[in-house]
Amino acid sequence: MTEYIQPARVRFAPSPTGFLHIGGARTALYDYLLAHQTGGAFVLRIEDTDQKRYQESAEQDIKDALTWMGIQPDEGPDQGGPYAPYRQSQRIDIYREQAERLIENGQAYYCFCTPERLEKVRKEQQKNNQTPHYDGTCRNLDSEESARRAAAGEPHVIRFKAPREGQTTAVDALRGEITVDNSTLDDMILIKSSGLAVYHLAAMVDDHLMGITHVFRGSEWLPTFPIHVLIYRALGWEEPIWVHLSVLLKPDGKGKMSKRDTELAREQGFPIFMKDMEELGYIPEAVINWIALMGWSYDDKTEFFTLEDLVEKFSVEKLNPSPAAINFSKLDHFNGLHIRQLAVEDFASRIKPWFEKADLHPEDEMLIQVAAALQNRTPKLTEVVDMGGFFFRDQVKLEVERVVTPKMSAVQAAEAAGRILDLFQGLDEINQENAEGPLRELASGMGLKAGQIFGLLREALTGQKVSPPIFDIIPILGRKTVTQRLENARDLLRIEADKSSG
RNA sequence: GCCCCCAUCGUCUAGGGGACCAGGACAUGACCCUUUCAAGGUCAAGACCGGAGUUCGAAUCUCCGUGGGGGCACCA
Repeated sequence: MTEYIQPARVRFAPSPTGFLHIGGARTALYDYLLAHQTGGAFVLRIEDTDQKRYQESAEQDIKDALTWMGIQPDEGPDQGGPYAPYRQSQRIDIYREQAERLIENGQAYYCFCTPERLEKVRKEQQKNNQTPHYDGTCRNLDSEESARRAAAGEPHVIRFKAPREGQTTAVDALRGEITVDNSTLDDMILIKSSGLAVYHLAAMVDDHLMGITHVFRGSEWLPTFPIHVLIYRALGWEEPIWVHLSVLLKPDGKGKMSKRDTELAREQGFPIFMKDMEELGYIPEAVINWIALMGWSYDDKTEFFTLEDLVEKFSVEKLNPSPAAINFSKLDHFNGLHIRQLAVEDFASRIKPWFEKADLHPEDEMLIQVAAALQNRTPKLTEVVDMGGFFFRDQVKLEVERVVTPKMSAVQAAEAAGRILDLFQGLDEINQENAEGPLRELASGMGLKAGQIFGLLREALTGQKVSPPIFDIIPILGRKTVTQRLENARDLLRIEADKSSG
C-alpha cells in the first residue's frame, strides 16, 4: 500500500455518449480504489459539454454500471456534494469566467475565424504534409479591438495562446517527464462559439475547483497532456498528480476495441459493455478482479482479489504503462473462482433469477441444495439452467440414443433400469454408502461396466448427459421423483426394446 | 506526414545491475483423481524485439533501429 499524505480526491469524468465499457469501468475502479484507500472521495462528474454526441440514456447507464460493480460515488449529480453542480453543462459560467481571466492575462484570445476557413487551412496543411494546426490569424489581433468585436456579438471562440518557443515538460506518474517542443503545440479552442467550454478547459477548471488530487485518464490524452499542464499553469494553479492509463487492446492485441469489434465480441458472447456483463452470466466480483488486473498487478503470485483487497492493496506505482490486450478467457476463469468463493446462500440467490427466467420456480429450501450441487461446476450463471433445470421440471425425458449403444442394447438397458428400481426400493435410504456397491455389482452381474449403469441412471434422472454427481442429485430429488423418473425411463426403454426385437 | 507513448512466454504479468540458464496466472498438452462434466492435483511446452554502448556484470541504465499503440476537431 502506498503512503499518501493526503486523502485523495479522485474523479471519474465520463462523457455521456454511450454505454460504459470495460476501459471506462477500469478507470472508475482505480478512482474508487485510491479514494477509498486514502479515505478521500470518489467523485462522479458528467462531462456533457458536447451537445452533438450527448445521449440521454448514457448517464443512467454509467450510474447503473457503477452500482452493479459496487463502487458508488461519494459525490456526483445524484449524491450532490460541496462542489456541485457535477454536470459540466451546468457550469458554463465558471468556464467562461476562467477563460476571460486567461484573456486578461494575455494567455488566451478571441478568435473570429469561421469553421469553414479553419477547415480550408487544415486541408491545405495536410496536403503539404504539415501537422494541422491553427494558423494564428487571430492570435495577435489587438486585444481591445477583439474584446469589442466579441462584446458586439460577433461569433467567436476563445483560444489558448500556447507558447511558440522553448519546451514544456509535464510529469506523468507512470512515465516520468514528458517533454515536447512548444513549436508542436496548437492553440486549442477553450470555449466554443456556442459558449460551451471544451474538455481542455472544462476538465482543468473542474479538476482544480473540485480539489482533485489525482487524475486518472486514458493515454489518449497524452498528446494533449502538455497543453493541459500549460493551462493549469496559466491559471496559476498547482497541478494534480497525473496518471495516464494504458489503452485496452483487442484480444489479439491488434488495435484498440472499435465499435465494430465491440459488436463482433458481443456476437461471440464477449462482454464489452458493463451492461452486458450480468446478462452474460458474470458476477461483479469477478469482473472487478479481472478488470483490476488489466494494467495493474500486486506481486508475482497473487491474483485473486476482492474489492476490499483491492482497496487495501492498490497502488499507483504498480500500474503498468504499456497497452494490454483484453483476455476474455481469464474473465471466465475469475468468474468461476469467485462463484466458488460465494456462500451457498449467496450463490443460490444469484441463480434464482435465472431459473425464474426459464419459468422454473424453485422453493428456497431446495434451491439451496441445488445451489450446492451446482456451485463448483458453474463457470457462468448463464449455464445453471442447462445444468440444473432438471431439478425443477415436472418430468425429464431420457435420451434413448445416448443410452442404447452398440455396447448396451435396449433390452439390456430396460432390464437394468428395472433392476435399479428394484434395488432402490429395497433400500431404506438411497445414498452413496449403501447404493454404490450394489449398483456396481449389478453392472458386473449383467456384464456391463459401472459407467454404463451410472450413465443410464444419470440419463433417467436428469435427461442429461452431464450433471452433478448422482448421489448429490438423489437426496435433492427425493425418493418419489427418483422412482418416477426411473419408471418412466424403464418404460421408454421397454418400448424401444420391443421395437428392436419386433 | 508530424507529435507522443509503449516493448518479458499466444495473452495478462513479476522483475527496477549480480538472488534469473527469468517467477506466477489464463489458455494449450499429458497424467492423476473419477459414475458424467467440472473442480482439484502433478507435470510439460512456452518469453527478455534487434543492434550498439555504459559496467567486472544488463531483462533491468543510455542511444539508434524495428515493431505496436495513441493523437493531430468549435469530440471527449
